[in-house]
Amino acid sequence: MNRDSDNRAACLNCSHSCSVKSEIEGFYSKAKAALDSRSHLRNFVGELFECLGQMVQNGDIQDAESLGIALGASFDLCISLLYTERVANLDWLYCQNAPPMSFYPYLKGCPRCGSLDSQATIKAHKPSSDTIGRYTTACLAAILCEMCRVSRNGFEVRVLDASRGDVDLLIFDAQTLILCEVKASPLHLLPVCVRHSKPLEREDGNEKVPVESHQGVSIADLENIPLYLYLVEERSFPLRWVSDGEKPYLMLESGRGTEGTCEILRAVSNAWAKMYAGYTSRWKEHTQLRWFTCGCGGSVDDSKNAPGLDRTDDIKKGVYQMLKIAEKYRRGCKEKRVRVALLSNMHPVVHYEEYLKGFEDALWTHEDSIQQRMGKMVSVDSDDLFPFYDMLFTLTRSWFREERLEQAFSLQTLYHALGGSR
DNA sequence: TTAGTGGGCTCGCATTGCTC
DNA sequence: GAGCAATGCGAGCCCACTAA
Repeated sequence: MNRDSDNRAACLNCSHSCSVKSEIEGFYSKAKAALDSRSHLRNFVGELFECLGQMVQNGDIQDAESLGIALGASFDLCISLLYTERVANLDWLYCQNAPPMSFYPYLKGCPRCGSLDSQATIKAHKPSSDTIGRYTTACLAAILCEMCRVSRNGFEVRVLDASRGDVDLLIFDAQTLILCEVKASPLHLLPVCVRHSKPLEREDGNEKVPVESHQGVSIADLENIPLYLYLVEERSFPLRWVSDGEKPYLMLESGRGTEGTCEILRAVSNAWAKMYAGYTSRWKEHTQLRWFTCGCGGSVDDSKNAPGLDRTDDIKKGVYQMLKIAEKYRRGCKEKRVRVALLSNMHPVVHYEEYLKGFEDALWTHEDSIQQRMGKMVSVDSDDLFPFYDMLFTLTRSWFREERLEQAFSLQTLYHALGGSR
């Protein structure tokens, strides 16, 4: 994307000299177009959206809600691909079941059997927290960017990739600048796996004995052996190394171009939909899938690593962040062009009612904005009343405080843009 | 009684900004 | 420019509470 040809962020073109203008200029100049880096992610998300269009048009996706589930699955597929950047030779998990396979797991459980017996100790290969934050922001930005392109809503997406700062993402058009906080976390991670032609053996004195299941093993020569992305229920998708930059990376070998990618997306979406239903029902449904999901609890993954925006700490931090940037930048903009939004891959399924519902129609102001008091009545200019957030945008469900934002970013709009008729 | 859940807290890591 | 403190973030541990 050629930055020079882009629209300027809305509030930077105004004639006022607000106190926050120079800081917003700073955000804008530091931000990268969402697709400036990671061109393979850009291309892959583009292919996924082509597939989503096909799935909408042939009836695999029948409404906006189902589209949200396919988008949630797409996010996790993209994150899983970025996680493959960290794959290394040590601490794979060997599973003896036929066919014997080894996995590079992200949870403390076997990606094929689910929960492990308590004796097994396996290293989970989750990247460090700052890396996860970069990955989730990059994936969400790439998906949002494609949403804007397909929906033709006129908005542009920029990423602030520094790990420090109050704002993670900018979304803007000629009228409005949306300052965004991203708090995202996957529901299901697809690990890398290798298939073994025969059960692994190890030296025990002078004889060879089978390697026990769920033991840690090393896998040599990763560049020259077939690697796969593993999906539950014995599905796996071949990966290939790509060397078009500084460091080789893994991408899906889709085989038949977009059609191959669509098959993968259909399989991942189907599995993801069951996990989402399981999570939403608090595992009264699809119980057997629980141990394959992030934040599943027990010894596999801490229950607080909940997907999307469902970690209570994140909701609290996120809402405070909204207040902070709204108080400073939304209030500081004289032309009232700044908005604030909390972004995630998945809405807080479990905690929305208790933690967020009460803010749906809430407004706040400052004491010194009160113009007149008449007994218990006070009058405040509506420009001085602020919502807790203008948009709580997630791929599965969103909440908007303005019709214009809803028109631009709702699942319903995207569903119609992809050819849906409901 | 036990397993699951959520709050409070610390830790490690990365980055930024200040001081010398 | 080096060293250090402050900050932001996610992971993970401990503990109290609760429901089965």
